[in-house]
Amino acid sequence: MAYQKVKGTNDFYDLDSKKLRYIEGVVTNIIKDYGFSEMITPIFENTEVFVRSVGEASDIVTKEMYTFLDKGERSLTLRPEGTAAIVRCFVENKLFGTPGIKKYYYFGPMFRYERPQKGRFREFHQFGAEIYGDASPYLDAEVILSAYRILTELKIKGVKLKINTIGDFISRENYSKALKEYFKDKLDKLCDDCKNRYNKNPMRILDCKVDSDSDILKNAPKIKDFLTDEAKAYFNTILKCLDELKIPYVVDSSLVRGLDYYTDTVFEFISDFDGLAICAGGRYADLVKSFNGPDLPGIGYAFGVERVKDIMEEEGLFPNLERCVDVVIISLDDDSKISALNLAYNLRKEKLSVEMDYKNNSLKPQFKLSDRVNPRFIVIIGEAERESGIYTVKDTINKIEEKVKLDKIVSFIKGE
RNA sequence: GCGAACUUGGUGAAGUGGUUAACACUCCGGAUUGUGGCUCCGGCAUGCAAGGGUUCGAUCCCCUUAGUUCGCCCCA
Repeated sequence: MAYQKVKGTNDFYDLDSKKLRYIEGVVTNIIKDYGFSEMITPIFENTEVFVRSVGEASDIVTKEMYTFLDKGERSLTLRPEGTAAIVRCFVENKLFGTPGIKKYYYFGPMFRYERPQKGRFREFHQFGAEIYGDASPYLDAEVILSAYRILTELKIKGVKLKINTIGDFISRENYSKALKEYFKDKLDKLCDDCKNRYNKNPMRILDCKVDSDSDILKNAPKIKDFLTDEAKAYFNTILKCLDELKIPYVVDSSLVRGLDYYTDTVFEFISDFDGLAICAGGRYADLVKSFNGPDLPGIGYAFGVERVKDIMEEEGLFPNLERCVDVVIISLDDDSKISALNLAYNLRKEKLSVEMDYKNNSLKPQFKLSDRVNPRFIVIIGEAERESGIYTVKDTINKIEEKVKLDKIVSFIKGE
């Protein structure tokens, strides 16, 4: 009781750590097929990196970051999301210098100071994928497709793809103006947060959960009426791709997302299980430029790994991840322990998983150990075995016991 | 940041304003057994999240703090 983990953090051990690594394995294998390579960036960055990208006025930056001063009085922040660091790395290392589009993925812990609850922790893991270099609706479609593929590969059911476009620069300028005009004389009917949103980013009002049922929101102007022809055509091409590939989706015109860097396409995969987004992303036309890089568009998404794990547990989607022990060696006196050690060493060199007892010389506790790990074979070494060089090997499935010469044990256990 | 419920041993948990805090499992010690996953005997919370208060007396009532879980907000 003396020490406990920090609020909102988790220990992963035994089966939980295996589940996390299982998800990582499946997901990274798929994304590599799509041509992504891994980017490993620091867990912390200069605070400015996140302020610049995520948005000065965003909730993440204003109240959710783990920000601290190091001994050199530098303001550093534990990364609250993945994209900012990827962009920083991309620009800093001039990865735009070689031709072609660039695809990177990351997997690791993120930190946000929030009240922990279902599917949300202060330290949590994200898997994310990012592409820089092209603005093409086919690329948008492929990015969404890759996320969809990950979901299907993980066998996760009951996920809804919501998609929207918040338009290009001109579309959003016009729409923003129209929203301000529309809400101007209705401000007193909105919640306090929305009054703030009115000034900072009126599009956020549409994302408000408090006012979502009111007619004011339902009758508000829709972004789709303000899209430029280019933005409209772009979005329609994406939808056409999804239609052709028979990817189910719903266009949700209220979907605007909380991070400031998004432009044009935004999407979320929502789980029916808990109503939470397990994956979300979108396009960001100006992010690279805002890091003093070239004018290169980007697009990407992130998965909440713990949320994926929750759903997979709920739906029973994990394969058996228990360790499978091939052999338990029972040894009946001190000299036999040495023989057991030696045999274990040689069996493990053959990639066999071996357990033995280091303490007991009697049979019973060693059989107990054996029961717990449920091995395929049990080898018994006692005085008689040591002297004859012929060990007793029990096959626990066929329930037979055989005498096997020491030098034949490996081939016997490996099934000849 | 706001709100609600909860916090009893290694684990799951029962329980009460008043002498020894049920029960089960695990575990530990022992008996028996060169072939087990049994059986038998014995042991295992001086303490009921931490601190303070009310009371003759509190694990049980009150307050504070911490944590857990779940909502709101926001988000992956």
